[in-house]
Amino acid sequence: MNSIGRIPDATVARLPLYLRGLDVFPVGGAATVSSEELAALAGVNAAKVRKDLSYLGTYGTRGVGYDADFLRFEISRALGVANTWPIVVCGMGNLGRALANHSGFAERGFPVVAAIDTDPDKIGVEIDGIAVYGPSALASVVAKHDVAVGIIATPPEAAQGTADRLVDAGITSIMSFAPIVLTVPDDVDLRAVDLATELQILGFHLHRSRLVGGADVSGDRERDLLVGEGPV
Amino acid sequence: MNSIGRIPDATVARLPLYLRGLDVFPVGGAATVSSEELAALAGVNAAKVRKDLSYLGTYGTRGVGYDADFLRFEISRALGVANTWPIVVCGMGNLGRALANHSGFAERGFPVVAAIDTDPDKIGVEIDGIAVYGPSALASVVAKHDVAVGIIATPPEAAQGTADRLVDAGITSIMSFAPIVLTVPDDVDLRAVDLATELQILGFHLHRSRLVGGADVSGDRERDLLVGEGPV
DNA sequence: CAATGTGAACGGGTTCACAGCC
DNA sequence: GGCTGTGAACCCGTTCACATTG
Repeated sequence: MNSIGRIPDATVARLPLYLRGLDVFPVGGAATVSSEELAALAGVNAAKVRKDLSYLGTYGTRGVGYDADFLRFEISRALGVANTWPIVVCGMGNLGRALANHSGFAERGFPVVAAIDTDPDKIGVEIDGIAVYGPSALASVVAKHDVAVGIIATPPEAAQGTADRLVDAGITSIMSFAPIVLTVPDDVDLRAVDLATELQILGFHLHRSRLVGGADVSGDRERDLLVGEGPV
Repeated sequence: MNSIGRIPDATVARLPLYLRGLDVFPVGGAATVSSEELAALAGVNAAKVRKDLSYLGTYGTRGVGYDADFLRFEISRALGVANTWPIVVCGMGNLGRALANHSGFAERGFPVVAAIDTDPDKIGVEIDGIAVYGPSALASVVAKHDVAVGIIATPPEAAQGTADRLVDAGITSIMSFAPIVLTVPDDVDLRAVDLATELQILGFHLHRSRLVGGADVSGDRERDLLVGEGPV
């Protein structure tokens, strides 16, 4: 019984997973789904599903479950996925090109409408159907295509400058893949994804589990460590 | 104090950020760094830095700070980055190719040693210097190169099958970019990154701020996440 | 004196368990 | 009977504040 309230960040982060899980039900199929089923589809547990959905409203039927179509509609509404948010990709290196072509973005309402790069050989041409502009064109590109989100896929050295330019152009949502800390104004929403960092977290567990066999994890049972040859 | 106990997951996830932040200090430079400085370099706050580092041991000097080199060494040791963990990339589409070429991986101790794809035109050739094999060769590739981590960058339909094959080949650390829930044995460490989901989280805030935006009451710039669009 | 190291307070998120309703 | 909706308990991580130490 909740029409207006605050949605916890942790819940917001899971809503897209629920929406994704609902993809298995055909639109208009009049299917019902229990919290247990949806939990499996989203990779969480049932209690979390019920709690999360309760923040949006009372959309289930006790003893039955949730109507898949209705739930999809309500989650979509909460997330605002009815809108499409045009993206500009900054930096057309390996990663930038892959992101610009990523079909999953457009499918979820985030079409890539333009790209930015500093390489004179790329500026003015189309790469995989995406027009590439120079940095100075950013503001006009944003205005022309009503860009809502900027993706930073530049080398680390160029990332802060790119962020600054995006902010100047009026962008308030940025997703960065650069492995450095970016500084942006408070009203700008910044999400940072560092792929190497993610791998290192995996590496921690890997490292720990390979030590098993020795007594404990007190730091002595290590193989020799190569100092000084460190990263970067 | 010093004896290493269990390190909280949240702390583990930040250790790579500290390591990354320490990159600004030249190796062997004998620099000292305060929790305040390191916090800025890693994008967190000072209390968190001190608490996190205290889980590793007492490596600082009161009134002075931390020795950058020593700290780098100790964090590296805790993370196990002295080792290198060879990677196999499964799925050489846009994203897979970008990941296979991502220089940041090798720099951080995760060299991509091979790739897997089902496309007969790709099997047997090298793409950007990475040898591409068919799925049936996975086990031998893993054994030959001592592969420790598998990256799944296949289409969603092929992701579960790929995960199964990686597990069969003895891989216990998997990073998946496929937008579905994968099922793996308990002893397998799985990290899922869904780029479209990340964007949708950004989209939520965008959507919220555009709804509330404009009708700005007093100077309070609070981010309230409101559900529903008000009365009717 | 300056900055670490750390108990203690705090707060958000997860889980429990059961009342409420179909 | 079955499943949702939700207060309450619980757990974990964050923040505070200060005693401690070079």
